[in-house]
Amino acid sequence: MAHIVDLGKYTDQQQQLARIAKALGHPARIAILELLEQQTHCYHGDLTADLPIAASSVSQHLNELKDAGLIQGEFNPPKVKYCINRERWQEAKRLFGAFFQDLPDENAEASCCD
Amino acid sequence: MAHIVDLGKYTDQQQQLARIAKALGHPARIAILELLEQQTHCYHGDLTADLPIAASSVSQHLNELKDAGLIQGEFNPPKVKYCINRERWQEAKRLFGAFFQDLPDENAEASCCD
DNA sequence: TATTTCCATCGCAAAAGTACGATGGATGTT
DNA sequence: AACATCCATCGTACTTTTGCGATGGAAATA
Repeated sequence: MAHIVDLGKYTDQQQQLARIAKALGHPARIAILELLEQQTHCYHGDLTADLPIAASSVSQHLNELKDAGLIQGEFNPPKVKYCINRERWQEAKRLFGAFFQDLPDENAEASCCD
Repeated sequence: MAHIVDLGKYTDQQQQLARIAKALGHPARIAILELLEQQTHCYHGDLTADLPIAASSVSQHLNELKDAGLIQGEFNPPKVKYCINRERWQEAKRLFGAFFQDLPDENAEASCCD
């Protein structure tokens, strides 16, 4: 009961953003995405070779990125080729951009909780 | 030994980004930051009133946001006034902006792992 | 001083995350 | 067919996260 946050208690945007942020919340997954972004590493083996974790751990991280929709895998026998999901990537970019918009002026009047 | 990722295995940027993303990886914390961003809710009580979780849970989330550097608290007896850490906010904006830069063209030659 | 308000922390329980080695299936090679 | 390669999944162990109620301390009020 603890962590499957009851749907409806937060907005879709909040849940979307949190979902993506959570997927980005580990340096290995950041590193994987950066490698995929450069399009120089697209295979599990390539990624494993450049990451300081075991192959099975890489698989797990790839799965989490896939579950969050940020990447997709295409079977390219005998390997699986991973790519960034461009649509989702743009969506993530948009969500974070909107979230990190400029704050109201620090010295605005009525700035807080009067 | 499990989760304190050995320093040095990932770049500072990767660790910074993952640290912030992790803090954003829960809808309650997104909601808290949005409320602080609007500067209409700055106190623990205000936040708790608008969130679907218990007061002690709000405190925990506030602590995590503070640990990640995204917010700061200022003692304003008998309450604590929370504000977004503007420096850190800009830093986060920059990091995510750089990360979500436009991808190379999908159909670029030599796109991947030849 | 006694009482109330505010909220941080503690202690608990349940769930999820992280990492690894081992297993096994699918594909390609000999 | 026998073997090797690639990698997803399983099983395990440990840590972290999440959430809550309860406790307690600090500040304002009576």
